[in-house]
Amino acid sequence: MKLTVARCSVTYTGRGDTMLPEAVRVIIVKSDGAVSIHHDQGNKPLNYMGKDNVFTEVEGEDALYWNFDTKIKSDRTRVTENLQIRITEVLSEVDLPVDVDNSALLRDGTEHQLQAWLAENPEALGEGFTFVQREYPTGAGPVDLLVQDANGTPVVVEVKRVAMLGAVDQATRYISALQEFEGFEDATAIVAALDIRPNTQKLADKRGVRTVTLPKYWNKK
Amino acid sequence: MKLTVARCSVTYTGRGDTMLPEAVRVIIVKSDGAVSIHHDQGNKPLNYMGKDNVFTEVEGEDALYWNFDTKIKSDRTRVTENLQIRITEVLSEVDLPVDVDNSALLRDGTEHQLQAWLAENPEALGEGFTFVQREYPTGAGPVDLLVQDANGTPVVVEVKRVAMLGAVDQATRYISALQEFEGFEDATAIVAALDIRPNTQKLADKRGVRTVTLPKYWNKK
DNA sequence: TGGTGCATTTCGCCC
DNA sequence: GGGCGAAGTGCACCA
Repeated sequence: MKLTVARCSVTYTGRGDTMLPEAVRVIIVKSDGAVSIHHDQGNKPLNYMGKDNVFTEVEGEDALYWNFDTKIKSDRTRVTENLQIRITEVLSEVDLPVDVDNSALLRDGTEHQLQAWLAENPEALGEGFTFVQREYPTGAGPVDLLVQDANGTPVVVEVKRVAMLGAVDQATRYISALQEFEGFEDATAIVAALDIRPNTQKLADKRGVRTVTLPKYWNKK
Repeated sequence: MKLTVARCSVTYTGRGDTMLPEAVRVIIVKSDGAVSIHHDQGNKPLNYMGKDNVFTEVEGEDALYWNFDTKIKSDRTRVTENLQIRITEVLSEVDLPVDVDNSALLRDGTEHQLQAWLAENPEALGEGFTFVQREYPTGAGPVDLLVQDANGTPVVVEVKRVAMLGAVDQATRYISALQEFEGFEDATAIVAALDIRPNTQKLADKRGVRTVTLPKYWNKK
């Protein structure tokens, strides 16, 4: 991986167009070709480019030009992109072998885990609730979780970490799709999330979608 | 900004939990406190933490421990986070002053630009279409664009760069909200985007929402 | 390989 | 400052 601290200006054209005036920035070029340009604030790069690009270096009069161009692929749907870095002064350059983390990093506390936990603990949704299936197909996308209430009525559960308006839309969409099938005429929906936004609550009320706020420390013990 | 190449293992607990085994990685610590840990692939960091954290360094037996803990804020809604980096070997360390880009980078080709262009060129939506208003409020969120068709019927336009299922949901939501008002009983909706996904098209057809695929080079000329 | 939806999303805008 | 939605989204999963 090559880490360069340099005074540079940057232009990007492609999916959008951006221009950065001259300043001291950090340029990271990884061995898979991915490039990102950072300033001294925040975690997101100012500019970047994915791994599928062709690198060319041009030595100009009083500056060095690094060009990154998207490969022309047989797939012609893709937009052509160009990232050009004009380097006027290199303050530091380090090129060292850095490992690649092949093993996916262990992750926990994601929506998927929430879903798994709810599958094991359906009573958190209400008394008498029982698990039916995860990722139940509807024709309008898979339902996160399908359960039954105490009366045996099917209940669609949309699980989110943070529920916004779209979560209610999803729940509504699944219900409409399911109600066309036999045995699902009375199906209802629940949006279950750690955090349900006020407007989302309002919309859910209006649509007759129930909401369940999950406990913050749902998985700690 | 401090750039460190080091052999290290990493644990993070907070919004989720992750663990990274020992390997050579790059650690970036910016002057605002933001930390990110990179491996030699892709643009996204493996682990990271925002700027509001407290840094402590502990020298252990055969390793150096860098701890980043979220500040305890008066705002108690926030989750406590901890990022711990166990460093067993430092291969390179650079600490140089890097600038901050205060001026927002010029951006183009965004949804907002598309919206502005459509406001100027409503005929791109269909013959006889005329502009009424941008960001028209509905009570279920603002409509990107409100236009009239050749008959003077109001048409809600949801503008997207890439339209997925949610775009149709939004359009439907706006229409329902608007139809309660006088003069909007016959209101219809259009999803306008550079790219409309197949399933999205299907859902739009089913809901009676029209779609318009915008030309790829809408702004070039 | 393309479609679909999550993300420790982050970021910016508007109320 | 909180809520809400876009992102040059990236990324992983699944068909």
